[in-house]
Amino acid sequence: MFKFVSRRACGYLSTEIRNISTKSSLIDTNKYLSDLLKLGRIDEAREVFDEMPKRDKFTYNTMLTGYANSGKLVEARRLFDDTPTKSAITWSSLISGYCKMGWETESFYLFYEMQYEGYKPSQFTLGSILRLCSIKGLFSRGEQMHCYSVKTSFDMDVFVITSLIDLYAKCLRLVEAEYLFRGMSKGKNHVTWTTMLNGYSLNGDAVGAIECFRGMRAEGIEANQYTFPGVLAACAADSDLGFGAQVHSCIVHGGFGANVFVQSALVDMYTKCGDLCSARKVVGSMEFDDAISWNAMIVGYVRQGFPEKALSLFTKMHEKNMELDEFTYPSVLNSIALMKDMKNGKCLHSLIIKSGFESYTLVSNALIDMYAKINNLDCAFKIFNFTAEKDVISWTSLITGCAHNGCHLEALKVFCKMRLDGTDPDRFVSASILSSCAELALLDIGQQVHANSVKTALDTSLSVNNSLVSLYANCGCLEYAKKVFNSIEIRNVISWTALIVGYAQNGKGIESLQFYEKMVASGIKPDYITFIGLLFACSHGGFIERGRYYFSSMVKDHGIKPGPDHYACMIDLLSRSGEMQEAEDLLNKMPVEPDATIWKALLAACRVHKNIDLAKKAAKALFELEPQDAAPYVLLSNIYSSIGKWEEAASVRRLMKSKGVGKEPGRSWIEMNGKVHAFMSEDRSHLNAEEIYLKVDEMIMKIKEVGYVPDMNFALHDINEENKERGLAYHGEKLAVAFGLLNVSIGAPIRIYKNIRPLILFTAINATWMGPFFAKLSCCWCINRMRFSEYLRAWTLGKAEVSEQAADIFDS
DNA sequence: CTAGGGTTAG
Repeated sequence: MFKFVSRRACGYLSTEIRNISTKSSLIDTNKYLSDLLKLGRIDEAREVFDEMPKRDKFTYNTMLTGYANSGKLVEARRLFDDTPTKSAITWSSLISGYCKMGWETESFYLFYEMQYEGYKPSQFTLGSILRLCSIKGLFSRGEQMHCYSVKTSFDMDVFVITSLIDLYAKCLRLVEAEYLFRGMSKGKNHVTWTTMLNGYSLNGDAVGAIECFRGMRAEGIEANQYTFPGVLAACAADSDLGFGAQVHSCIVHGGFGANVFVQSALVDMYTKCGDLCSARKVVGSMEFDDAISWNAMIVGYVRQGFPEKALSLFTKMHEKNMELDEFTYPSVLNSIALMKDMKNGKCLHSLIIKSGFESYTLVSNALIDMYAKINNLDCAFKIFNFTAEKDVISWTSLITGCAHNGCHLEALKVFCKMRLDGTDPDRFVSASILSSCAELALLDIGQQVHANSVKTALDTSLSVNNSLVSLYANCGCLEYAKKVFNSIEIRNVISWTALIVGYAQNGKGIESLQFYEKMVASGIKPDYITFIGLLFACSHGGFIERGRYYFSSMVKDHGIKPGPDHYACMIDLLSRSGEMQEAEDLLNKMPVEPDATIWKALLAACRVHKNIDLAKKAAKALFELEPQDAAPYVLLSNIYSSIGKWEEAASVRRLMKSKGVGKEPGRSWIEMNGKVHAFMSEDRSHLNAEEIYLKVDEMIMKIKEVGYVPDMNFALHDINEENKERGLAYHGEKLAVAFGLLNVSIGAPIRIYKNIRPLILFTAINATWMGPFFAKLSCCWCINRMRFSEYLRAWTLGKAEVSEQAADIFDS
């Protein structure tokens, strides 16, 4: 059909073309050629061009531009070579085509060749090259071109300056962009304003973008379909619904309400501001069903917590036979992930395969994410392995997916593979891997990621910084945690909570509570997690009154319903403080079934307060909840032995043995120059064992001089006093400390890792006098659930050597 | 005859 029409048109044309004899009819034909090209009818244009008996330089340049603009660079190049009389414009037209396609090598070579052949680049040439630098993020090249424009005085041209502003803004150099923009006292046009506005938006400066929009209107410059999406994005980022609605009215008045770009930006703005109703209205008012706006609507529903609505909107799109694009699936997959709807997930997956969208990286990334979030890591890995063109988001989805399922070591492995694969981490994956490092207390690997983020300027990202606060706090480096926290310009509730939890974990309960008060004073509202940190601080600091106060305040003042974690902290606080009755009452009052953490807290308190009845109850619950956990058996047995009931203690141990529950032997380890040195209780396998034992004896002597009394309650069996004391003295962590004192230089921190409960990492500064140092040992805090074997595997991943002793201990 | 700005995903 199309072919027929085009033939007829050409037949008609060729008679016209044959009549070209005068100069004016050549101009008309050139114009006709240009019009055809503007309509994208390139084949017809080519026939016209071929039939023309006479051509001038305009004819050649027009045809060349036509090829260049439609991406037919081979044809453009051929025509360029055939052009009898070339001019700077001919060169610029060709260069423009190469720049548009993003062919940097070819573009820059042509730019060089043009000058070599004696043609002078114009502001047009510079504009094209600058655009290339902007889309490709070639910052240094762009700076060179800026210098070139200054040298050739093209830096006064509004097109060139606008391109430069765009370049600097896209390369995240907002200050430079602003400088150029401000320097243009006059002559800013609507494109310049729009470029600057979008620059602010892109760089996350929503207020700047809105101010820019105001400035533009004050100068009487009309906004258009390019301007509105930018300012709407800023309203969305700032949740400024009021201003967004005002912009909407400008759009209607300006007659841009029917533009799909503007409409989808409106939908996006309304959904991000939480006004789903207005968003729906915009979608409903549209003349054509535009997939982009529907996508934005689906995203809005997901974001506002209506995944079912998102799914039903998708079903509607499908029923209407709307043309879905690669953005539709990620949004709807998100809703599936939220609902943990495996059945619909699989349906959607097969639909994706059927429609051929699985080859889109964007879609497979979303599939990885969805499968990971519905706790099917196997499928996530499968999709990942089948993804042909992996980008940093593919890796991120898998890494966060592993972390989401608690497989932090797996996350670390994938991260290492990603680095080997040559993919540079961005702020998302850095934040994610830092959280995993924090979870595993892998300080040195975390610090490597930190160093890398400083190098690549990712340390300006809030989520990266929040993860860093957690990492350092979790590894006992409070001073670093505080330093990172102070460096954050705009903190959110997560930044504060990371600090509050971190200080609480490190036994700095008072500071932790002070941070909370500061946070509230600065106008940030606490959330569910903040209260876990607060109550944790209270329970570990023994602040019973404060704890009671916060526990009631979270419901009363902040409307947060306490979850199992809050109850666990409260029961821990009450029982530790000896308020066993109140703890038991709270336990019975809980609306949810108490989980293992709560029972363990109670059991541990029973150990201190020697409450046998409650201990039996707690242990019984734990035997059912976590049958393979040795801890309740050991604790119960220890309670019996602490009150002299040796027979009962032994029977619990027999029960444990008969159930086949094994107690993981306690180990402590320390890293030195890329090696792991591990110690068990009374462990003599280390090469320098003799020296280490001498050091322990020296330590014990010195601290006894300053009043240290070993706490015999914590010895495990009914052995005689002397042996008990010896067992305590040669505890793995004391051996590790002695090793640290012998090998870590004075003033440097000694970091010790432990595998058993309380699962600890503790830090001490290597001081010559060890008194305060041992005081630290007796108040170390539980920070993570890392197991020794996992740690070793992590360490091998970091390509460090594992010491032979450590490996032997591990194998035994 | 050649040049500049925009929406949806982790």
